[in-house]
Amino acid sequence: MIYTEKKIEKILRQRGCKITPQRRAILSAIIHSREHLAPAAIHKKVCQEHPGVGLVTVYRTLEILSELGLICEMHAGGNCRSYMMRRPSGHHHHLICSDCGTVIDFTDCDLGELERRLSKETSFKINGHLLEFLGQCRNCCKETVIR
Amino acid sequence: MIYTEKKIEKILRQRGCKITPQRRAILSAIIHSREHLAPAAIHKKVCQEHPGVGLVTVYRTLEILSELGLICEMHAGGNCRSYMMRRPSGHHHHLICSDCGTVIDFTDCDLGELERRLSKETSFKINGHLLEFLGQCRNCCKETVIR
DNA sequence: TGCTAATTGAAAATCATTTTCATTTATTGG
DNA sequence: CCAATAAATGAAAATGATTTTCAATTAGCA
Repeated sequence: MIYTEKKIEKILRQRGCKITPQRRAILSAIIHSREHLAPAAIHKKVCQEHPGVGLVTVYRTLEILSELGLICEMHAGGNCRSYMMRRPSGHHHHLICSDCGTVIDFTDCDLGELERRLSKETSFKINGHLLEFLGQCRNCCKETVIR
Repeated sequence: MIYTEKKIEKILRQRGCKITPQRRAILSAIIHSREHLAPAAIHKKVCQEHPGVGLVTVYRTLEILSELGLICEMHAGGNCRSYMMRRPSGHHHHLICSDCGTVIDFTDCDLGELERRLSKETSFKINGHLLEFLGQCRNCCKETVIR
């Protein structure tokens, strides 16, 4: 686990956010779960320890954490989204220009749901994945147009 | 384009569905678009040519098409899902067992939204992608446990 | 400690989606 | 071509998730 509660609180403070008991509780619930959780599920977890925390507050906190890139949001089947802590060291992916070879890294791939589904359908124990996008970078696009 | 209107209508008939003008219109709207479209967007498109078609009918038709695997559903940012024709020849991906080398193919990867975002953020023109999951197949899982 | 802007919870509002139900229609067999 | 009927339709209501509003509370700084 990369981000500790302390570190996250520091980041929140730097952004001008206040550290309230509600936010601590929400943060803790997310940090101590390895799964993607829907807002309602997070709310339920939080309420077990801290009854009275409003679902609205959960939504608001998730929005801030997501904005700061501390948690990642994913949209799965059904209607609702879910969130989990981002694991910075986890993995990253590439966007590669097939003309000039430029490589850009990105980290958020939102493949959790697909992974889970594949795992279920195939009985595979999935350890990781490789994802690469191929295309033309801005410069190479221009050149193609000009010619 | 792999599925023509005619082919799809045949598939629908085989499943016991009636071919109504509304369904034709909805199908046509999806077939002639290359983008992922949200139900509301599809409804709007349909209404340009065939005013009076209900949004409910759009939802119902999408459900059937999705069930039959003719269109693929994806969940993107915001609240809503979007759909586009499935392109069977488009691409497929692999799930690979890193112990015995077994490879399982799958086709639906739901990367459209990520692709669009990356493209926007990086000004890349994205042509394709490669996606591979790595793990252990059912058999190799068992062996690991036994040892 | 007191001030102030940020935060909170409740309720209402919004938005996407689903359900209900009475009416209409595509298809099938005569 | 016509009648029978199961499927499909649209309008309205219901549902469920998410967002907004607003008055009351509170964290964190001076």
